[in-house]
Amino acid sequence: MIRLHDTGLGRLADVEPRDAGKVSMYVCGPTVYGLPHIGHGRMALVWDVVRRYFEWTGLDVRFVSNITDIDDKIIARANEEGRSSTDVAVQYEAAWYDAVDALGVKRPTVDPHATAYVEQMISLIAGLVAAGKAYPTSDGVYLSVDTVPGYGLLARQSLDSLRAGARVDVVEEKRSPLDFALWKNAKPGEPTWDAPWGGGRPGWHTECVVMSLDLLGEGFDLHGGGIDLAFPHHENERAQAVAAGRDFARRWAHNGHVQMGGEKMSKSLGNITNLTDLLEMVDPRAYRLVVLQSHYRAPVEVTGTTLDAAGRALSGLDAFARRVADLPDAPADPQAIARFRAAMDDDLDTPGAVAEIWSLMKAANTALDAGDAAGAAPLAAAVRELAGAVGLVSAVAGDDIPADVAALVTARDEARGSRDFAGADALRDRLVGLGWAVEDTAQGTRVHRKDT
RNA sequence: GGCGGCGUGGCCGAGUGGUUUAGGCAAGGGCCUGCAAAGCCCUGUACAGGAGUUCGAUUCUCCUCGCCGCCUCCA
Repeated sequence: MIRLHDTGLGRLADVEPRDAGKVSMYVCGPTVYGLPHIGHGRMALVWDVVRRYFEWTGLDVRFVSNITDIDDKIIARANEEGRSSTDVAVQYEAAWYDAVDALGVKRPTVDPHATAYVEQMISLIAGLVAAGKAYPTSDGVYLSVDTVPGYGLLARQSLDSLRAGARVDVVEEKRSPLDFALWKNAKPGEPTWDAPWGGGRPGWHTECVVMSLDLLGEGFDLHGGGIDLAFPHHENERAQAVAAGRDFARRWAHNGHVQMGGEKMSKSLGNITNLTDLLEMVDPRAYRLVVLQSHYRAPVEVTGTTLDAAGRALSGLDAFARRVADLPDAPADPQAIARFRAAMDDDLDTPGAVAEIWSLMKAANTALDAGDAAGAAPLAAAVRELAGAVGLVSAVAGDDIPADVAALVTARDEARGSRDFAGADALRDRLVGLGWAVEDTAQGTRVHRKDT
C-alpha cells in the first residue's frame, strides 16, 4: 500500500482504497486559455506516474481530470482576439492534449468539461443558498466560509490568520473577506447560463466538487494537484462539499513546482516556459526523467543542463535496451521488484525507484560482459518492467535500416573481416555522416539512428 | 505583515543521529576494443552560516542569511 503525504493531515498516510481493488482519483486539470506551462507538465507527469503505479500494482484505477473550459481568463482572451470563448477553449484543450500526449501521459478515464456540468453546479449552489451557507450579492453568489467547520485545513492556517492575511477586497457585500464566488453574474457580452440569481457562470471551484462527486462518488480516494492549488482552490472545493454535507476526498496530495533557476535556460532552449515549445526541442522522456529524479513534493530545477543530463542518462537506457533485445524472456527479478515497490510506496520515492533501474542495468551489463545471458535476463526483464511502470519506454523501436545503409554495414564487416581497418573506418565515418551511430558487437556492425 | 517550503560534492538530486555507500550527468585514471562506440572498475571526501541539545549532527532545536510558494480563481 502506498503512503503519500496528505496535505490536510500534514503527514504521511496510507492511501487505503474505498473499494477493494479499485482506486478513484481526481486531479485538477488545466484551464484552457493558453499554451500549457512547463509546470503543468510536471503536474501531469507526477499524477501520471501515480496512476500508472496504481495500475501496475494491479489496482483498477478510475482517473478523472477536468478541463476548465469557462473562466475569466478564457473570456479575456476571447475578447482580446475577437472570437468566442468556446473557440479559445477548444484550441487550447487541443494544445494541452498534444503536449501531455507527447509526454506519454495517459489520458484520464474521464475528462469532464465545466460547461457540461453547469446545471449540476447551479443545483449545488441553490442547495447551499437554501441552507444558509451561501448568499447572493449584487454580483454573484458567495459561500460563507464561517459556516464551514475546519476551513483552513489545506492552507494549514487558522481562519484568523487567513483573515489577517487577506487583501482588501473590492466586494463590500461579502460577509467575510475569505468568502468566495460560487456564481458570477454575467457582464454584458460574457457567456451566460440562466440561474435563479441572474444569468452568469459558475465560479472556478464549484466544477471540481460537482464533477468529482458525480464521476467518482462520495469519499473518493485521492485528490491531487499542484501545491499552489491547495489554497484557495482545493480549500474551497472542500468547503463547498462540507457545507453541502457531502463526503469529499479522503486524501489530498500536492506536487511541488518547477523552478528554472535564476539562470536562464541554456542557449539552445532560450527562455522557454511553455511546454509546447519545450517538447519541440527535447526528448519528452528527458522531461519525464527530470521529474522522476526529483521527489514530487520538492521543487525541481528544469534547465537545459538538467534536461541534457537526463537525455544522456536515457541514451544509456536505450543502449541497454538494444543490448538486451535478443535476450530470452525471463521473469523479472523479484527482489528488484520488491525494492522498487518499497521506494514507490514510501511517499512516491521515484528518485530511489529510478536508481533501482540504473543499478539493475549495471548488474545486467556486468553479467553480459561475463557472457552470462541467463543471469542477465531476469535483470533485463526487471528493467523493462520497472521502466514501464513509471512510463519510461525505451526508444528502441527497431529502426528500419535502408538498403544503402545495410550495404555500408555489410561492406564494413567485410573490410573488418579482412583487417582492412582504414577501409572500415572510412565506412564508419560515412555511416555516422548519414546520421547513424555505429557499434561493433560479436554479431558484427550494428547501427541505430542517432538520437538527435 | 501572516503561513509554509527549500538551501547537500563541478551540475542536478535522494537520504540518514554515529561505523559502508544514494543515483544521474560531467571530470580524471584504468579494463575491454584494430581504433572507436557501448559496457565495466577505480577516484573526488558534500551537506548555507552561527549557537544549542547529544558521547556524537549533514540529519533534532533556535537564530541569521539567501531563494521560492501561498495569502490576488497560477500546476
